[in-house]
Amino acid sequence: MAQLARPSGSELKLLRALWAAPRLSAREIHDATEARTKWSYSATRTTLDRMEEKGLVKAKAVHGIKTYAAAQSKVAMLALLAQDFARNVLDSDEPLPAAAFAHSKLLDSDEIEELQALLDSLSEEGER
Amino acid sequence: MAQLARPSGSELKLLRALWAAPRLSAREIHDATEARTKWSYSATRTTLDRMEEKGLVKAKAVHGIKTYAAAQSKVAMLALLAQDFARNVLDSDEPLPAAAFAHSKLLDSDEIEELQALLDSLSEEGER
DNA sequence: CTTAACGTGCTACATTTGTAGCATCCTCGC
DNA sequence: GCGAGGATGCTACAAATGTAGCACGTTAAG
Repeated sequence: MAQLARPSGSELKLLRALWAAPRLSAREIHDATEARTKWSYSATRTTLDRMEEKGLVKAKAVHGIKTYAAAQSKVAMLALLAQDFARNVLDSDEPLPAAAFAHSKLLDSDEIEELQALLDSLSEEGER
Repeated sequence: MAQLARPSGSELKLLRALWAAPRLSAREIHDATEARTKWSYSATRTTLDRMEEKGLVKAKAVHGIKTYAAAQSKVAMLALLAQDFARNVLDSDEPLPAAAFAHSKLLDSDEIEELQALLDSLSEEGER
C-alpha cells in the first residue's frame, strides 16, 4: 500500500495556494506563490507535475486547461507533517498538543480542533 | 555568513547518538544507531563525512582514531528545527510553546525551559 | 487569415540525500 | 615478524529536489 506522500518544502509552498482555493490552474498557482517562491513559471509547473505523480494533487482538465486540487485537505496534511515532526525530531509517540498550532496562520480554532482529533486517531492507529 | 546547517532525516538519527555521549567514534555511532537505521557501516560513515562537511559535527582524532562530537547542542539544534517547522509548516512567526515538547523523549523539563528561552530569543532576532 | 500570447509536453542539469563497496594501512595478538 | 580485524580515504550510483528552457499546438484579437 502506497504511503501518503509528504510534500517537500517547495511542494508545500504550492500546496498552500491550493488550500486557499479549491481548484487552480498552473498559472493561477504560480501567480499566487511567485512572491514567496521567486521561481520561474517553468519551475512552478515542474513542481506541480511531480506533485501530481506523487499524488499530492489531483489534476483535471476544465475547459481544456489543466487545473489542480489538493489531494489531501489542509488539516489532514498538517496532521501528517506534525506527526512526522513529533516522531522524527522530538522522538515522541504522542501527538503534538493543540497549543502547538495556536499561532499558525493557516488554521482557525475549529480547524485546530479537527487537527487534534485527527492526530489522536493517527497515534492510536500506530499502537495497533 | 554561513547559515547553520539543518540535518536531514538520516543525519538527525546519527546526531541523536552524539547528544547522548560527548564524543564517539564512527564505529560507536554505528553500533548505537544500527538498530534504528539498518544501515551498513559504510552508510553510517558516509553520512558522518557529510555531516562533518556541513559543520553538523566536529571531528577530532583521539589516540589515532577519528571521533565525532555534535557541533550544536541538542537543545540548540532542536530549537532550530522547531523554528523551521513553525515557519515552514505552520506558517507562524511565533515560537512553538513549551507544551509542544512535553512528550519528547529527548528532553527533560530543564532542557525544555532552556529550549523555550532559546526559541524566544531566536524569534526576537528575526524581528530586527 | 495571421499572429501574439499562452497552455502543454518534454528535456535538462546541478545538488542533495540515501546507501554501499573497495583498496589500503595500521596495529595488536600470536 | 605475520596475519586478522578494524580504521580510513575514495569512489559509486540511484533517487529526490530545486530550478529552468524549448518546441509545438491552440486560441483569441485584430
